[in-house]
Order: sequence, then C-alpha cells, then structure tokens
Amino acid sequence: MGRKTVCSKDGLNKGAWTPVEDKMLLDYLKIHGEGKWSNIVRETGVKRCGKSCRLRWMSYLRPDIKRGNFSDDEEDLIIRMHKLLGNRWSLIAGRLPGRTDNDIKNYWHTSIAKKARGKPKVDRKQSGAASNLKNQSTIESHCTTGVVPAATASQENSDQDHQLSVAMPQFTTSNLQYESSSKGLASGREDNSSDIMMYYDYMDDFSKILDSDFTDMPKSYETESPSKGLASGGEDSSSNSMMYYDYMEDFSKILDSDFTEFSGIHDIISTGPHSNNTDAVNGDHHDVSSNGCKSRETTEFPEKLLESDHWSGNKCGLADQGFDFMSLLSFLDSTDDEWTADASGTKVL
DNA sequence: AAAATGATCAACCGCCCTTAG
DNA sequence: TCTAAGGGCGGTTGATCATTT
Repeated sequence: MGRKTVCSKDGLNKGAWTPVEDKMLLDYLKIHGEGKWSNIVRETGVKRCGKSCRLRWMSYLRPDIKRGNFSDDEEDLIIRMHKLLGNRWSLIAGRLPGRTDNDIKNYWHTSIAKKARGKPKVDRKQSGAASNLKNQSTIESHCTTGVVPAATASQENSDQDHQLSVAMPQFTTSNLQYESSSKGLASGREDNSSDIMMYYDYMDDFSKILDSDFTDMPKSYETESPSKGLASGGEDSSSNSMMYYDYMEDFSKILDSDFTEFSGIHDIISTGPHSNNTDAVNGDHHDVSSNGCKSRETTEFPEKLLESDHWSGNKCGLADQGFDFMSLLSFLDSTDDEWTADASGTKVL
C-alpha cells in the first residue's frame, strides 16, 4: 500500500557488512536470540535496519550455513525440485540443509543454467583466482554461488528454458498469467507440442509435503491397499496430515526420478477412481474467493474431486490439509485441447 | 598493459502475509 | 475491525575480480 520500506530510514548503513558490524550482530544474537530484528538497531548501535540484520544472519552468519561447492547430489536435487516447484527457492532450500534460498537461487542462475547451455561453471577458487571481494567476511566465506547479471537474467531464462527441453525444467514465463507475484499459473513441462498449466495452489500443497519431515504420518490412514489410496481428507479434518505412509514412499520415488516422464508416476501410484475427475480448477491464493477460501493456505479444488467420498465439509479447509496426487497428475497429463479460457482469460480444464 | 567483457556473490528492493495492539 | 510493524520471499542490482581481446 505504498508503505515506506523499513530500510529506507536515513542514517542506516547500506552495502557490504563490515566485520565489526557482524560482531555486533552476533553478540546481540548470542544474548537475545533470533527475532525482534528491529530491536537490534536500537540496542546495539548497528546502523542497519532489522531486515538487513535478519538477512545477514539468515544467509551468512548462521553457524549451520554450508559453504563451498554444491555436490552433485545437491545439484541434482535442486534441478528436480525446481522442476516441481519453479523458482520457489526457499522451499527448495528447505530440502538442502545448510543452503540458503539465496545460495540456491544464485547457483541456479550461474551454474545449472549455464551447464544446460553447455558452459560449465568456472570455479574461481579452484582455478587459483583469489576472490578478493567486498569485505573481509566475504573473503572468509568462500562461497561459490552466484547470480546471473540482472540485465541479462530474464533474457537468459527464456533462452535457457528453450534449450533445456530435454533434461531441464520447463518453467517458462511465456505462458504464465500472473495476477501478483505469488498468485497465478506456473507452466508445466512441454509435453509433445503443448505446455500445460499447473496452479501454484497445487504446488503449495505439494510444497507442504516437501517441507514436512515425513515422520508424523498417521498410521490410522493405512488401508488394505495403501499404495492405491487417495490422499484424502479424513473424518478428523482438524489437524492430521492426510497422506498415507505409502504415498511418502511413492513420493520418494518420484523425487528420485528425473521427472522427464511424468506419466511414469502412474506406475507408482495407480490411477484411482479420481484420475479423471479434474473438471474445473479455481486456484485462489490470497484473495477471498466466492466460496470463502482465502489466503495462501487455502485451495479450491476441482468440483468433481470435491464431490467424492474423500472430501467432506468445507472444501477450502480440507484441500489445505490434504494433497491429491491424482489431480496433479491430471494436470500433468492433460493436453492443450482439454483447456479452455474462462471469463477472465485464465485457462481451466 | 589496458580496456572490455564476463562471472560471481552479497545485499537491496518491493511486494505480500502475519501478527500484535 | 483496522492499521502498522515485522518478517519472508523472489527478483534485481552493484561491486569486485577473472578472463579475454
């Protein structure tokens, strides 16, 4: 709403942090812990806004930050996660302990994208080049991540996306229909001749699974043939996660795949009675929708899906607590022919 | 040797959501 | 219920160094 940014106050330092500032921040955090970032400015004399302090801590000073090159495993995971989630760096970072969203974002733009274009990343340290960066702490960091120069980033993205058609994620921007930075459609893979659309809302739910530690799945949801079951809302819709253990197993298989054959997921998770139930999709992220769904936690799911026995009560709430692989697969397997534009121009199934 | 170009990375910006008062 | 501050996130920028011309 045009609110002034917290960091726009006069008298605050900007740019690279100095070792002295780092020490002041660390000293404060040692005593008071994280949070209340704005207090740091008042109580320590650090001439930085709270937001800047938080960023410095989160992406640099935190003791569990992992330095050094990304391993092949890490890179592989980043690629696969990006294929699923797009540029949701914080979610991807959540699956890579010690790596920050900024690191991964930089790494994606510099190394992975470059490799995809056939230009392997140059390791400046290994090639003997000392990276004498902006300040002492930077020198000490031995970070190896990076970001493509902004002036060329978008242009490169479109180029690389095209060139990544075989093995790399296909999240292009050409067919996105954004209403805001966090609401809208993400393109899926290029499958044969067509792009398909996936709603971010589905990705939100997917993300929650990725974000979980998979340890507290209720055994009570096991069935006779658990691996065939639908991730469903249960009787108690208040708190339990609605996924079957076996889905987690299946999910691991999916994560271990290269995602180049989404149809292969059908071999892992059998098509249930809902495999073709995706009739209409009304992703609703942040605004209050006609059915009362609001905020990023809620998702309005396809009508036919909601008519099934697996859903009950308020569809917003249940949609939030469960995740339906089959509806996702329907999206992934759909073709352009199955999509039509609704009144607002948004493509729907 | 110097200038131009490319690569890297920390930090900033602006938007959005959550929460406290 | 409203408002502002705090916090989180993705996109972008600018400083710096390496490499190429």
